[in-house]
Amino acid sequence: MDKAYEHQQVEQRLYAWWEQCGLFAPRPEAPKPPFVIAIPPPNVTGELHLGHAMFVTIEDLLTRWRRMQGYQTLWVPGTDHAGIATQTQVERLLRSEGTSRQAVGRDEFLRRTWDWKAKYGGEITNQLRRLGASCDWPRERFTLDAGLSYAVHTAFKRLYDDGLIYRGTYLVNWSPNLQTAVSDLEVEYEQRNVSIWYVRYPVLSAAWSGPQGAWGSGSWAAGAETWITVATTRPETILGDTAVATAPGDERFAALLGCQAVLPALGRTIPIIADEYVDPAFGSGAVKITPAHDKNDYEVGKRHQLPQINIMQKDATISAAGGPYAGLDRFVARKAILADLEREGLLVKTEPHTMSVGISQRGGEVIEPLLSEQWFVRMRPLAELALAAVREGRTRIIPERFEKVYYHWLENIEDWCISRQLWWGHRIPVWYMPDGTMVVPAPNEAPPAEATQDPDVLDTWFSSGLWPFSTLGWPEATDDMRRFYPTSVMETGYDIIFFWVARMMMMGCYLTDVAPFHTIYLHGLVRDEHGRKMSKSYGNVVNPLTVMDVQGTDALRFTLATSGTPGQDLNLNPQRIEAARNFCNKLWNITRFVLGKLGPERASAFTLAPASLSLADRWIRSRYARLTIEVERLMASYNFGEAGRQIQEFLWSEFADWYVEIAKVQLDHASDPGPTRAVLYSVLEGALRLLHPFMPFVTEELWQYLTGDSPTESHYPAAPHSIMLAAYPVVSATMLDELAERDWALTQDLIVAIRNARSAYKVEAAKWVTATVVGGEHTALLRSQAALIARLGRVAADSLTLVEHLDEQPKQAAAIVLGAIACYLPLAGMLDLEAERARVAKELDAAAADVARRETKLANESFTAKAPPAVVAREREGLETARATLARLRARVAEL
RNA sequence: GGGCGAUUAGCUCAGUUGGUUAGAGCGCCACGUUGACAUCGUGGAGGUCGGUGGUUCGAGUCCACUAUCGCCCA
Repeated sequence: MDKAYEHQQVEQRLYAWWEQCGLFAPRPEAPKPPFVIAIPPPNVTGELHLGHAMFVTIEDLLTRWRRMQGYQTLWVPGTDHAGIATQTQVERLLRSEGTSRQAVGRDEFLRRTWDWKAKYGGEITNQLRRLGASCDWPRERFTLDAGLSYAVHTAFKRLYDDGLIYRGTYLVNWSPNLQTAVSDLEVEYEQRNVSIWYVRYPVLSAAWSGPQGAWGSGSWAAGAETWITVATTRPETILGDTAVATAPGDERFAALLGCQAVLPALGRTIPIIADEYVDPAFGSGAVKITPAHDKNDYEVGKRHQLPQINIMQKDATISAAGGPYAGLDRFVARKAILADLEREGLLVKTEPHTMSVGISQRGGEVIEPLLSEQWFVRMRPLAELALAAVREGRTRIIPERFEKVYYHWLENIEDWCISRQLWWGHRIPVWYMPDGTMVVPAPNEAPPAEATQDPDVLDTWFSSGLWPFSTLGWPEATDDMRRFYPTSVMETGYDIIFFWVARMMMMGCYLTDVAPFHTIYLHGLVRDEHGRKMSKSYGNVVNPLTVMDVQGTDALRFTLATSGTPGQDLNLNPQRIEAARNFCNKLWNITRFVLGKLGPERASAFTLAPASLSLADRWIRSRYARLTIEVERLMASYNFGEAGRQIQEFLWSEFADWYVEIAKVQLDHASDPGPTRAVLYSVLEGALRLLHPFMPFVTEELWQYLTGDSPTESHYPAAPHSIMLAAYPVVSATMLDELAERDWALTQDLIVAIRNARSAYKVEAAKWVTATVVGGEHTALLRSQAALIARLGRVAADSLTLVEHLDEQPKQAAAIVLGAIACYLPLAGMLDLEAERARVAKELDAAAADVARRETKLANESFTAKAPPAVVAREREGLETARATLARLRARVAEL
């Protein structure tokens, strides 16, 4: 074995071997039921980032853990076609070639996109492999595969036939850059400082029958006597106004109700109406109503049967309905209109204003509410099913607090616009006859020859919503559907709880009559070490591949798994990754040591005879048992981070720091090395298994070294010899040895106290000292541990005296007091009596305070009466020890 | 406007159902002996758990209010 762990020589080799041996596939001989995870499919042409590394770590951890426990595990991998993102990339490519998707046409565009996917699509799966993902590659799926497309068509058809999908002309969120409708979820809102313009519209009256001068002449409104002033942040939409509204009962405008205002620029007359929607305190108290370009106005318009005039085209330029401004971009038109309003004396004033502006999640441009014909899913009935599944506990969300978020969204859900004016995606399975009749054939039916298909595609999330079952073969009743559906855990980031999780719940409950998973585990977002979002503009993006190249996959995985708590955002500190890398090296060297001590025999040679075990042997075995029980509890409650931290703590601070040192002593002294070897082997071997789901590579490599080809405990006896298929450790509470833990703790305390005193007196590290220990009631115990106390405390073996009682205390000695135990280190010549006095006095103060605090507590009757007896007993015991310490220290002070 | 989360040692974070003197890693200080490991070892310094009030024998942990930061929804 090398002197240090070199992950480069291990990871890819082991992964290839695992895959070759078919260890990722579900094993029919597994004794426990299936455990299934559907991967959150990454964008097929995207890049792996730390968010991916996070989900891979947790899902692989779950899968490996359950597999070792004997569950029939299946982790289904796959990728998503990511309509908008991918199409945007290919369009950019075409642009760089001096062409466009419109120029090359739909068929050619799709061909180019498939090429693009072929070129970059393998990247993600390679990266998943690098992360150690134990998913079943032969079952890999892509959302645009034939099978999944069939599922999409089937789902559409069923929802359509059931009246849950409809087409209609509604106000939708329009992305002018992407030239497509997007759903409500794809719009983000941003507070922006804008202007609000007050514009007065002339009102027709007996004295004024309408504009005389041309628009822009400066005399358009000449002669008008009555005005109504509106306030707007989007003056260009004036062109689409079909009314002016005021609040009912607003005295200021009572006289104008029912009058006709004249729309600037276009000269159209529009009614002045009253509607509850208007807030009389806002702006001028009167609001222009543009039903085709504002959500609220749309509702007002419907209530008053106002016409809807669309003044904007799909590229956000003004349409013919905009008269003189036709053809101008929306923001250019805004400026032009403002200039003209000014010229005509209609611009009353401008004020700064803060409002939230809808921004395209993808392109960042301002979203336009636009009236257009789109396809929608009626969400209410679906949401009811998804709500019930969680309310009734058929699906559980972890952490629980996200249930509230889930409920709130589903309870207030609006219909989902699913059509996208894109080419890359599932084309809407609807055909139109020449007379306009719609035909929605079943996926296995051919549409009529003379019909033409709807040009739009479905929102990518529509197919993602089917993912847990479409990947298993739905709608066919496949073996996989029967064996593996519903799946077990849906693990993903909380940021896509609406986009994805809720939609899978709705689709799953409706289409398969069962919730698609029993548990939703949501992890937090990965941020940089100062809590900033990873972003290219900050320059704080960490490439997981680079981390894995430098520090190793296990280091990255362990860090991601143990740095935080469920559902909480994680500030990833690079130093922690380094620490995890060091941990790998520590494991490597622990194993190297153990192997060196084992000799040629392996597991088969070791049988543990309890009677032959030393106190320390019993201690470490009990600690291991405690750890195993604790890890089981933590993993089962999804506290992976804490489980991982405890395994590390055990291996480093107990097994390496103490037991390995103990083993050296035992192997030097004992006539039979057997028990020590057996304990070294069994505890390390078990701990590697506990750790495997967190650090798959280093544990496998070491486990192979350690076990050789010895038979090991496994639920899959016929399978290849791999830690992946070894049994996850299980121990019974009878393995706990409380007495050994207590006795060893006492011994350990003494050793630490001796080391501490050595350090305090600046005893050279190389120097072996002399010590006299007064053991009192613990004398027998300490005598039995003399060899360890001597070696680990660096007391010369023949200079360690252990007595039960000492009449006269050594003077020229440093005194250590631990309850009833005292230890004297004669440090002739080194001892500064003055300093020793000060040190003892300080300890005495602390001991006195301790005694006082405990006495007060125990004197409190409500404490002794109400606290659990165990707590009171512990307090009494503590008091006893503290009193003993105090007494000894007092005696010591007197001597000095 | 509604909701959620965070606030613990210089930094990044743990702290299970309230129970001894609040932990880890990194960083810092001192010393380095032991052929598993300097990607290390031994010892040490350092926080009263954002604030106020409450419940309780007992609060970092539960409750109320409050401050700051962040996120989600409208």
